Order: sequence, then structure tokens, then C-alpha cells
Amino acid sequence: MKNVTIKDVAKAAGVSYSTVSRALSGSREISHDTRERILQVCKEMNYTVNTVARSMVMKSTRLLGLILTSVNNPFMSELAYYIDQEAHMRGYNIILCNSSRDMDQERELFELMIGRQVDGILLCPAGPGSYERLRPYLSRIPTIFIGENLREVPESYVSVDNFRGAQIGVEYLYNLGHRDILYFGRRRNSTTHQLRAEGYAAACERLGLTPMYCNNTFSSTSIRYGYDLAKQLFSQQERRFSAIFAATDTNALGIMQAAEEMGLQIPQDLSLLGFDNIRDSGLPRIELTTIEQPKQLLANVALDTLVDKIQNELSGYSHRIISPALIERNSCRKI
Amino acid sequence: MKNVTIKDVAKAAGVSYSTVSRALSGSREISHDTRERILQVCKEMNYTVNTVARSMVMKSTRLLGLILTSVNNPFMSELAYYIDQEAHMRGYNIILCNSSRDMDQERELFELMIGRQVDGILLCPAGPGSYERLRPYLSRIPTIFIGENLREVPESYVSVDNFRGAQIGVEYLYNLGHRDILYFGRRRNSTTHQLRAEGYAAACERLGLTPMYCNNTFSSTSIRYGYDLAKQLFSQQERRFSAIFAATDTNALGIMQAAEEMGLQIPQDLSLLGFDNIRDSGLPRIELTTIEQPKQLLANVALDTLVDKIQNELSGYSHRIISPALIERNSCRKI
DNA sequence: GTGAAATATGCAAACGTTTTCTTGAAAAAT
DNA sequence: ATTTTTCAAGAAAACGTTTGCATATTTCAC
Repeated sequence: MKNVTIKDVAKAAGVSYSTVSRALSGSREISHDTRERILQVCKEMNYTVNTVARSMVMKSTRLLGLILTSVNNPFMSELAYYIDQEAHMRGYNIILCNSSRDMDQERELFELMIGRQVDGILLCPAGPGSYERLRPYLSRIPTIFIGENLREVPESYVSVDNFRGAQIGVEYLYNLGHRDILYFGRRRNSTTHQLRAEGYAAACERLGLTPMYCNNTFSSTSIRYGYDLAKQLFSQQERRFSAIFAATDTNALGIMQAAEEMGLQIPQDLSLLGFDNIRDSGLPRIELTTIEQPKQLLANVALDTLVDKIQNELSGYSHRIISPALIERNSCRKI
Repeated sequence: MKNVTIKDVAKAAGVSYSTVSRALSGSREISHDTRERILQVCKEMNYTVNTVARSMVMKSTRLLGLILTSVNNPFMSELAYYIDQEAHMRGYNIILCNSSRDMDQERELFELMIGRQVDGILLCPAGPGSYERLRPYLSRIPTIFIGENLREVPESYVSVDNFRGAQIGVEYLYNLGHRDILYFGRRRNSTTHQLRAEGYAAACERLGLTPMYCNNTFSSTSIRYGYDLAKQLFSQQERRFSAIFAATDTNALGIMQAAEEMGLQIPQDLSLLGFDNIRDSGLPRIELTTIEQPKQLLANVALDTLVDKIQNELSGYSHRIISPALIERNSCRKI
């Protein structure tokens, strides 16, 4: 399994190994004939350049660390796909890892990535405290936060406009005739959640609606969280809302299940609006109307920003906010 | 952003840099005092060992290449999650890439990974021809094929028992009273598909059923494929089957959508059985009964096998076949 | 108190590249 | 025919580690 090196090629071609390097790098200071000959020998010997040796001297691995909370999550896996694609187009590869929303784990992964000499890090933060916890590392490695709005923090991030997205959602329901809209989901979990809740509140204010929340003391996350909370909600006396605005599609999926079990029909008995537009939402029989986070664009902008930061050794930061759009399907009805 | 090296630490601690290396590696041939002192200095200076330099001399990167057809696919993303987890537990990291079922792309990625000096490759092959196309590389890098049964091929793979899984499925439907079971899906697409079709045929034979297939000339894949084909199927005259056994859950999802549109109720009017148990299948309102591919186990076995191959420089191969299980939900009914 | 054994540390090679500097030869200009 | 210029190719340093070998110091037995 011993790999053939540049020296083996040099010997076979009867030149010095620096000449081989030049032949491969496309340098101009080499004669046409020798280049052709060397390239021929390389092919015959199945030579592949050793990227780690190159990285040593070039001081660049062309590797990017991608730290997610979990690829096993429809939003993140789709994002990961586009990120890989965008990275590949720019000549980078991705080292993937999962923090499982554990901040200690996240910090460890950061150290690991720095040790691996990645050129930059793409981070979907584990929680609202991530920025503070990671601050010591941020000066050591170009980093971009994805999906999370850091507000006034002096670090680069790209995020959808969560505030605006929530507004759009409320306005949509309002125009459908809904006046009693329940906001369903965490409110302090992350800046993302905070902003969505704030957007909801602002829109209610503007439209003269009274905001309604449901207590959110549950700690389990996502679909299960939605299911448990909704189950409890639906078993209370009479309902005072005609629509639910779920903070995430995964929550909405849980709500759907609870509704199903309680004999509530969506959208006939209850309108349901999500946020994220994960793949599952487009499924037959689900057809959740939702606010889209444009994942491909998110990935594109993230890579542009990060690569720019790497190549120009920028110490500044940029905040990129992408506008969300409503995807109308079949979970909300006019009343 | 200049990183501090072992030499900087050595200087600060007043020792040679080999001593620092020994202090960090936990070698015994160093005095307790100097080790403590050096460790202290390392901490103060935020020293992190440069993994790529280490890789050079150790001739091991502790990186594994994971080549998927696409992370943006519920089965693969779940698999990727467990693979990362298992790899992490063994001190490896994952370089992720997507072949998009393109064999040229797949071959390129293989070369790329070899250049990056990964210690091994985990491959979800792009197609049935992958093995042949990649053969030249397989002697150069420890590789394990995942999810695909290579039959008599002398390369390591881990796969679920697709043949047996299909049998289990047919038997289940049979016991529910079904006698006219349509097999829905590709049959020559990959060994996986071939084996499922064969298992179906074998079970029919044993139970005295006549196998039924639907023509599969469509080329689009997965959910769309299922939808298109099912739509055509349902618009034909009368139906001669009471149940459909879909080759994959994604196909089944497409079938569901078509059924919905044509006013066919599942399971009342038609029983539907899937294969894979992707996350979506467990969703409320979907509740697809299906044959499970145990992803976590697949990942575990894949890493055991690969790491073993790497560490013991095994040139042999091992075929690991995992038994599938039926996950009963709500898409099949007794008749 | 001497020699041997054990222990702690330093030196230098090696890993496979890229790139600067140097050299030698050929081509061009005088 | 000589000098200058251009060009191709080699030599060697550098990247940041690990580790075998050499060396210096301590510990121990006699």
C-alpha cells in the first residue's frame, strides 16, 4: 500500500524532484518536452500528490470544518449537502462533525479542527451561549456562524431574517381571516427563536392582535416537544385560537401528530403554519405551509463570506441576512 | 493568526522541542517535574498540536473519507450521523463528500481522498458498476462498501439482508391475507434492488403467489419516480392487486401522494409496505409499515471492519450481512 | 570510591511537498 | 568571437512533528 512519491517519479523520469513539482504545478519555467515526459511517467506510476505534505509547506489544507448540531436533522442535512457542493466548487473539502447541542463538545470540536489546521470553520451553533464560549478561538481561525443571528456581535454570520419571516407568517394568517393566532415554541432558546417570537409580537402589535403563547417548560426538543406540548394544549377546555404558528417545522410535525390523535383536522379545524421548510413539510399528506429558509443560498453566502475571509485574511466581519419567503401548501385555510 | 508551534513552547520552557513532544505524548522517559512545567507552558500559550505535521511522520491522518450519493437523503443523512459518531469514538474524523450517483464524480472523489491520505474510505456506491470502476484504487486504500451487497466480490462490505427483508415483507402481507402483491420499483438498478426483487420472487414462489411487477422504464429517482409510476398505474382500468410492496420508502412516499390524489385510501383501499425505515416513514399521517435497515448497527459494523482493516493492514475482506426487521405501523391492513 | 545501570534530555533524521536561489547551458546581442 | 540575456533544471531550505540514537547526569551496587 506504499504510495509512490514525487521522488520515485523523479528517479523514473531521470530528473530532480523539484522539476517534477514544477511539471505538475504548471509552472512556466520548464521545457515542453520534459513536462510531457514527466506527466507521462506520473500517469504510468499512478502518482497522486500527497496533499498533507503540500499543506505543510503551503500552510493551507483546503479543508473546512463543518460543525452541526446534528446531520440527522432534515434542515441540517440539506444545508450540509449544499455546503459541500459549494465548498467543492471552490476546491475545498469538508470535515463534518456533530456537537449534539453540547457546548463542551462544541468547544472540543473547535480545538480539534484548529489542530487539524482547517482553513476555516462553518458553525451551526449549539446554543445561544456558543459565541461567548468560543470567543477565545475566534481570533485563531476564520469562522462563520450559520443560521443564527448574532445581532450586535462582531463576528461573521449568515442567517435568514427570522424577525421578518415571523411577520410574514402572521400577516399571511391575518389575511386569511385569522385573529387568534397562537405562537408555539421556545422563546429564549436561541437568538433565532427570540427573533421569531419578536417578529410575531411586532406583527400582532401592528395588526392589533393580542399575542398568545403557550408555556414552554418542556425540555425535549423538536418533534417530540411539539407533540407533548400540543397534546397538553388540545386537552384543555375550549380553544381560543384558530391558528397555530409553530416556531419550527419539526414542532409543527409534532403538533400534527397530536392533532391527528385528538381528532382535530388540519386545516379544517385548525390552521397550522411552520418555519424552515424542511424536506418533510412537502411530503404528501403533510403539505405544511411554512416560511422558507433558503438553504442553498445560505450555503452559497456562507462559503463566499468564509472563503473571502480566508483568502484576504480579513479581520473584519460581515452580517448577511437573507429574506425568507412563504411557501403556501395546504395546512392553513381561510376563515 | 500565526499558530504557536512546539518550538515556541520549547523555547519558553527552556528545553529542546523533542522534550516537549515527549511531554505531550505521555512518554515515560521524562521526569515528572519537566512534564508538569511543559504542560503548564502549553496551556498558557494555547498550544495545539499540528495534526498535519504529525500525520506526515506518523503516516496516518486519522481521517476517513465518507462518500455518499447524497447527504440530502433521509437514509444517508441518518447513516452519516451514526458513522460520524462511531468514527469519533475511535479517534477518527470524517471527510464528507457526495457523488450524486455520478460514477465519474465518484472516481474523482476516490482519487481526491487518496491524495488527502485518508486512512480508509466508507463508500455508499453510486451504482452497480462502482466496484468495477473503482477496482484499480481498492488495492491502494482500505475501503468498505456500505448498504450494497457485492455478492461474490472480494471486497469488504456491510449490508442489510435485502433478500431476506423482501421475504419477510411478502410473508407479512401474506399473513394479513393478501394474495395479489405488486412489487414496485427498479429491479436492475443495483445489487440492492436486484436482491430485493429476488427475495420477493422467492417468497412468492414459496407461498404459491404469482409475482407481479410494474414496468419500470422511468428514469427519475425516488419520490418523484414513485409518484409518476403510481399515477400511471392507478389510472389503468381495474386493479388486480390488494397490496404494493415498494422497493424503498421514498418510492412508497411517492405512491402515497399519487394515491391521495386519486382518492385511494391507505390502508383501507390499498396496503402499502416500504423498505428502509427512513425517518419520514414514522411521521404522523404517514405511518408507513416498512422493513428496517438498522443504520446504527450498519455504521458500527462498518467502522469496526474498516478500522480493523486499517490497523492490521489486512488484505482480506469480510462480508457482513445484517438481518432486517419489520416495523409495523399503519399502512397495511388485514383482508 | 569506582564502575555499571538507569534515567533524562538533546540532536538530527525523516515524512513529501513547494519554492527560492544558484548554476549551467543555450540563445541573442554586440 | 565575445559578452550579455534568457531559459531550464538542480540543490537545498522550510513546513511542524515523532523517534532512534547519542550523551550527560543521576542512582545504585559492590
